[in-house]
Amino acid sequence: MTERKVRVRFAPSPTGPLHIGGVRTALYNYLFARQHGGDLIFRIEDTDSTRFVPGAEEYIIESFKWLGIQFDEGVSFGGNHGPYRQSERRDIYKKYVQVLLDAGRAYIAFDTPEELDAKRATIENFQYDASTRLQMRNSLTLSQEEVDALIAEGQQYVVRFKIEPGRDVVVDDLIRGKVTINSNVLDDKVLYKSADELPTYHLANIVDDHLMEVTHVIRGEEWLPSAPLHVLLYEAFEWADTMPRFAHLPLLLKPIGNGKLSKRDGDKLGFPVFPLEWHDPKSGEISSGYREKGYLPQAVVNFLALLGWNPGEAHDEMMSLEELVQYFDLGKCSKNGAKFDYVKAAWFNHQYLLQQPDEAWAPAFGKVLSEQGIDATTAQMTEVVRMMKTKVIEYVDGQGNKKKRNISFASDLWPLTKFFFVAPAEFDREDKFIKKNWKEDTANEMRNFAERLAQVADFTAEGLKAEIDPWVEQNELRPWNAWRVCLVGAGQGPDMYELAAFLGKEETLNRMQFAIANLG
RNA sequence: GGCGCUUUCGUCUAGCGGCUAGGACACAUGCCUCUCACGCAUGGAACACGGGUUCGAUUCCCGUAGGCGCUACCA
Repeated sequence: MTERKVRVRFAPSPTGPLHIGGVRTALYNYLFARQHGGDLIFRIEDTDSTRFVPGAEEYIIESFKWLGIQFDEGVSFGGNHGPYRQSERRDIYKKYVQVLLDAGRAYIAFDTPEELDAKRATIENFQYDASTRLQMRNSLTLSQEEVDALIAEGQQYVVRFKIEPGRDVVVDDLIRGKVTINSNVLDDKVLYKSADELPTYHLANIVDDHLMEVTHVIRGEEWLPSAPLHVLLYEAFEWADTMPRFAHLPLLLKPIGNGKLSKRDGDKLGFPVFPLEWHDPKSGEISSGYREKGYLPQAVVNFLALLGWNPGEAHDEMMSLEELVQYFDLGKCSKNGAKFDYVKAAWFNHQYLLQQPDEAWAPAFGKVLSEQGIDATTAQMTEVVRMMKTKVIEYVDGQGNKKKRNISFASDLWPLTKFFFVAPAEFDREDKFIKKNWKEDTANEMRNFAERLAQVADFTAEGLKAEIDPWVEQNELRPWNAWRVCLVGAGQGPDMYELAAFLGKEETLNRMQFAIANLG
């Protein structure tokens, strides 16, 4: 076999928003393609006409655009292996179904869903296979004339794959090694349904991968059990020599408890499971997205790449898309499912947020501020970000515990920066910080301090420091905490000189006066 | 139930027969300090269990237990 150009595909069903697990699968395909100078194909698997959801396809494309994952060909990307939407490939599938039928590797079955249900009810562990197919209504038990007649009168039918019993089928998986399954446990899978003239996933998948010259199938572990069936299909078509290599990725699991990560977990624990916000066209339900939540795409990509794969000691965990392409290795993927750790996801975002220049926060920060009815200039916001971006915010985790974490999103800034824009309206005398730092004679000290501040001509952080530091030392004063009470109203905030400079002389003195009047 | 995959700190993981079992997130403590932080330093924390193979098993093999997946005219 000659060396073929690497070609991989990501092939979602347009049944709703793209799940974060699907994003990771696509990311791994992307990394693998880039690394090998290959192509990444975007195919839409819409063979289940009943589950189609309008808008899903557009949503998926927009998600990848946001994440920076680029496709080389496929739906909306062009290419000469199209069409890339399976619903537009009916004729192709029909032709290949006929190939299997003619070769005696598949047969036509007329059993209705009701009849099958009845079988399942009477026979324990009923499976449509070599042991039972001769008791059913299909082209193996009916004469050619009867079959033709049934089709002619419009009876619905399906085409089933005729599995040869008693064979050990080996799937050579890039991540798991050789996986062997006996064909006895495989059933005669439905390959094609006459009702909508569409194939099922299995047939469409094999035909498309073959025709699109796919060399590697990188997909979730949920497909591992049907991989032997796919191997058998390649053999039946006599395409075994160009059969793609398989790699089945571990699944993404819930952060707490057991089971696969689901949409509900995200809503419950306060992290999104979709890249973009999704508005369900039927129920009107809104599911949160990483983009809207304030995540940077680089952070999402970095975090996701490390869920199930890791470069070992070759590199630290902060990696750009380019570095991921460089270091990614299918053979280094782990085999067991990874619990989704949203605390670490937030940490990644924090890191990328810090890497951004301060002025880059302005759009997101501005949005947060305007929601609070505050109008700030970009210069002001940039200055506030500079002072506050390394602070920590308290939040409540999924189990109701109070926790602290670094500022991870621009939206975290509001509770920590409110005082830059709004003067304290009242003081909580029971507050620990205020109690400790506002004693009986503090009001007098602050009055003196305000008088001294009023004389400062250069009311900048540097100017204040130059004048006030010596004065404080001379008079043996420690006015900062009480001053903080005046300007912030709590034990938080940046360096006091910087804060005062930001507020300006007038506002600073006003706030001090107000505090003196209130706290006495 | 059947079949398959899987099992290292709380979480993500490194390890590919001999290591004080390493890192990251999280957590705790100390230093720094005008508050809260950042930063820096330190610390606690893991090889599921039972048999083999071997001079020697976290590592290889077999069981058991747990976890996950599949078992549709869904993907």
